[in-house]
Amino acid sequence: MPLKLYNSLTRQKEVFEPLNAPYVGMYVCGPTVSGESHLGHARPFITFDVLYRYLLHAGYKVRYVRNITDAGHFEEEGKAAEDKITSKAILEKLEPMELVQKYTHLYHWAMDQFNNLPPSIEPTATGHIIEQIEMIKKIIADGYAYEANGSVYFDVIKYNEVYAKKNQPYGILSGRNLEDQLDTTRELENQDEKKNKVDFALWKKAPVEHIMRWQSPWGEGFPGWHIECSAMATKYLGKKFDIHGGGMDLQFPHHECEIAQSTVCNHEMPARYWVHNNMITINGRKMGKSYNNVVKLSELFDGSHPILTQAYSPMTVRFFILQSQYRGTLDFSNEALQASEKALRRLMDAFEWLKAQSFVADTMAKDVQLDAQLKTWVDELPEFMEDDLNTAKVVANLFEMVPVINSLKDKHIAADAIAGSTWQWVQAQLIIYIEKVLGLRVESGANRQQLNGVIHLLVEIRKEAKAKKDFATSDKIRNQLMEMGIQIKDEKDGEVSFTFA
RNA sequence: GGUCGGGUGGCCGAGUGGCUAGGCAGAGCUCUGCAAAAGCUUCCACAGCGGUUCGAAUCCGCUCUCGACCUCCA
Repeated sequence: MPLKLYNSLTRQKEVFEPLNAPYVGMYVCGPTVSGESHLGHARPFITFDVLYRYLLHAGYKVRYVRNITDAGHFEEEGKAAEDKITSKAILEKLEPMELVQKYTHLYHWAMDQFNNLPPSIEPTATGHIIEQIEMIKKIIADGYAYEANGSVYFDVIKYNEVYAKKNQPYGILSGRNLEDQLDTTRELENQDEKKNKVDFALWKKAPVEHIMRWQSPWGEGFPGWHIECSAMATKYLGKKFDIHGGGMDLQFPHHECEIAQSTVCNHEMPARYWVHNNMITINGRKMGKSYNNVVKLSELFDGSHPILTQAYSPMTVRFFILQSQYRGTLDFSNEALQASEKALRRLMDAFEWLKAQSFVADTMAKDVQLDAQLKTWVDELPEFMEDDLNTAKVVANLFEMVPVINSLKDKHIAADAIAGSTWQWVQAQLIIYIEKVLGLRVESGANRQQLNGVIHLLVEIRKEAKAKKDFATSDKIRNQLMEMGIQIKDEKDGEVSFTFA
């Protein structure tokens, strides 16, 4: 069964065929590190991490490039721009690299918390100024860009005239036509520099107060907002590569402009499959700075944002995102996150138990029907993934198996109800799908080993108390551990297990 | 205003023209010293109005309604 992905370019699900199998090139637009990442940012990075993981699982050799945008306007959050310009002392002045460093670290920390695999290459915009300038020079030389007062603009009208005839008009990705845009595009500053208001900047002349600036053939300035991705994608993935991903809000203008730039430079549509994840909403609205409804990841993890009734762990958030298909909006609420938290715990408890079992292959199934059902649930996992990464269905099937696993554990079903070979298959596949593909892991705090030892000791004391019918003591241990978020469970066979809330 | 996408049970979310995911919450039962956990059972649905069809939540039309993009944006 082949993998099918929804291609925004063609507006349909398409069978994924790499240009040079088994190699796959994938570019995903990374963060702008001028501020801290929020919940909304988590979605693309987790979505494309799962795609990356699935491609690896499918045997492809993937080069996954995810950039860091560290060039542009830089203002520390909450500080007014005037402060930076007026302050004289160097340490009081905004040092862009300091911010870049700070937020890059925070971003990497968050990615790690989410158990996102690091990309193969993580290029920075500031590290590729030369490539960007070269690209701009090429576009000018080909006649699709012009200089105006120290800035360089892309000539969208001309591009459209030429490439519309080649069935690649400007607007091909976002489904817009240029005439509409000419009517609706808002007025921006320095509009008069442009030949036309739909033109976009490749290079901007730096005003005096602009801190980040580089020398260029057009004077001191900084790159436009779209050229970095074109330059870095071309450099590391070639003129044409397989997958270009990002959030839906980047489709226009960002990706549209990338297509135009890259096509002029490389004479090819840069990517074959354009994959866009939908937004995370909060009370039905997209989470974004302009709506003032942003929950930063660090706030999410420690519960410090006023909208949050509690903290949510990174795996809870990851699982929350995986419970929906990436192309739909996903609505955030405390209720929804709490549901995910509980569900994930139930899933992982069952999974961890199953993982620790050893099954013998040579027993026959007494319950043939259940045996077959279990196999079906497992067999459907790849089918769901291949259907445009329907992780929601994958998760649903995992939950179908949870009661069966727990029934085996609690001896509600006999050990030989299901064939040993089936259990081995289920076990192996769940390890692949839960850990490798979905990237879920059991979260552990610091000093977990010591903590476990302490709990085991308390569990022993409680056992002894119970044996002596000293329920006051046994309940005290259980209840106080519960208050600390550690749950004691008396198993059927007299053993005791515990989980961390 | 232009372009596009939605409206599914208390909440979050899959979904196919007929067999009505899954999670959380609720109810009942089993197990249990009690509790929790676990298992079993169960309630609650497809925005509205028409139409196509033997049959539609799923196709078509209209209405209402929400949102996204058009500006940096995941």
